[in-house]
Amino acid sequence: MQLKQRSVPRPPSTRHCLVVRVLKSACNWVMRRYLILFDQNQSLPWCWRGNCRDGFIATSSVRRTRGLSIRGAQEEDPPDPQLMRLDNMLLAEGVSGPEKGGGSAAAAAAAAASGGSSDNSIEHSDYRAKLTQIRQIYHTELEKYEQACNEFTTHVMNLLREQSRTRPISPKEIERMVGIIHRKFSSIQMQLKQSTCEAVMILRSRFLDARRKRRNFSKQATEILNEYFYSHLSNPYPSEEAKEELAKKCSITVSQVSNWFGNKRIRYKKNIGKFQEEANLYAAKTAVTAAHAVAAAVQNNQTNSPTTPNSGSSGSFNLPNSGDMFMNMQSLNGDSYQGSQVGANVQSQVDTLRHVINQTGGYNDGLGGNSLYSPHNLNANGGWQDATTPSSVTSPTEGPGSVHSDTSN
DNA sequence: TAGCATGATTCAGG
DNA sequence: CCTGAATCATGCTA
Repeated sequence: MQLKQRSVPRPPSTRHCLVVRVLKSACNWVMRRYLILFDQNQSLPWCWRGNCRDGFIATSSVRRTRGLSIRGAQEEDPPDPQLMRLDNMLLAEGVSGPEKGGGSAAAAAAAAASGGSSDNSIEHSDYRAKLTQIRQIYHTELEKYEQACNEFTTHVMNLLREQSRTRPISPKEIERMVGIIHRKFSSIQMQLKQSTCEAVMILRSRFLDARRKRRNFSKQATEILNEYFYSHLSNPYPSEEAKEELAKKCSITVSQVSNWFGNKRIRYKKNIGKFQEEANLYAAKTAVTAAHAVAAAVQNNQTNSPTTPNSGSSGSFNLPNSGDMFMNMQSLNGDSYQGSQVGANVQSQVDTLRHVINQTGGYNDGLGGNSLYSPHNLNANGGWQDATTPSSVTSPTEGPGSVHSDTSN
């Protein structure tokens, strides 16, 4: 009899432990997936580095797992307030329940935190994308756990049925076993929910803390800003309109444009020598642009109506029509822009181009001399000279929607 | 990983 | 309120 009893499959409780171990590792695997999700495109924010990041798995998750392997089945009360909190949060964040299209409170908060303007749509969509990924992982894992729970229950039921041939097993016992299994799985599901909540919280904190999410602007954006800066070197203070235009072109916020110009002015002033090369680079670039514009304008002038005020293809600040260089041009060719708008435009662009070519041809390296963007714009005090004759006033080439150097200073 | 680059923030001054 | 200056925090690269 005893021998026969020993040949009976291992008691369900031992099997439970085995399954729980497997599921424990599954839980950690889920956590790792969340970590990968955060680490995919960029490194983790500072608060995630070091201990915090390790702690994510090493402390909370494992500690909880340890607890449930022994006590979970007996001590858990069905209406768990913790579980309810988790469910509510997941629902509020749009992770569980019907998909909200990312319109969670967190997304709104993220939008509000970064200025509330619409120009953070990139970050917003990024947030939504991450949230969707979390949602997907959550649902996949939840489904897996439910499936595993059902399979395991069926398996245990079969085992008990087999056992019932050798010993009497009451329906109550079967019910109890099923209850234990379900409680085990639900506690594991709770871990999944907790992990998901933590992932959402991390995501929120990342998007709410603007300072920690610094990212370099795109190359194109930097080029646009630099072009403006160097073509307005005598007065690199863009007006609100100009800032808005630049912000739009660069896909950044107006305050980011302001920051950029603030930093640029200071860093330029601090180390003019270092920026000389960059300045000349943009001068050459501007010259090429001007050449193309001149060619286009000449052609346009020949073929089209002469009443079209044209200062460039899209953004007037790309052309040297309102900047430093152009102001110099006008001082040299003070009366050259008399006449029609187009005539003036073409004339000034031709002059600009001529000037640029002359300058680049006779480029004199170093700080002094007559390099194209020599620091002559800075006055003796180290500040920019007053824009008493702002380009917007002197420039005949600017169209109505032109972005031009501001007059605010 | 150190050092530099760069975007953001803070604070004082006008 | 805007700006310059200093500083912080993060990104990038050798």
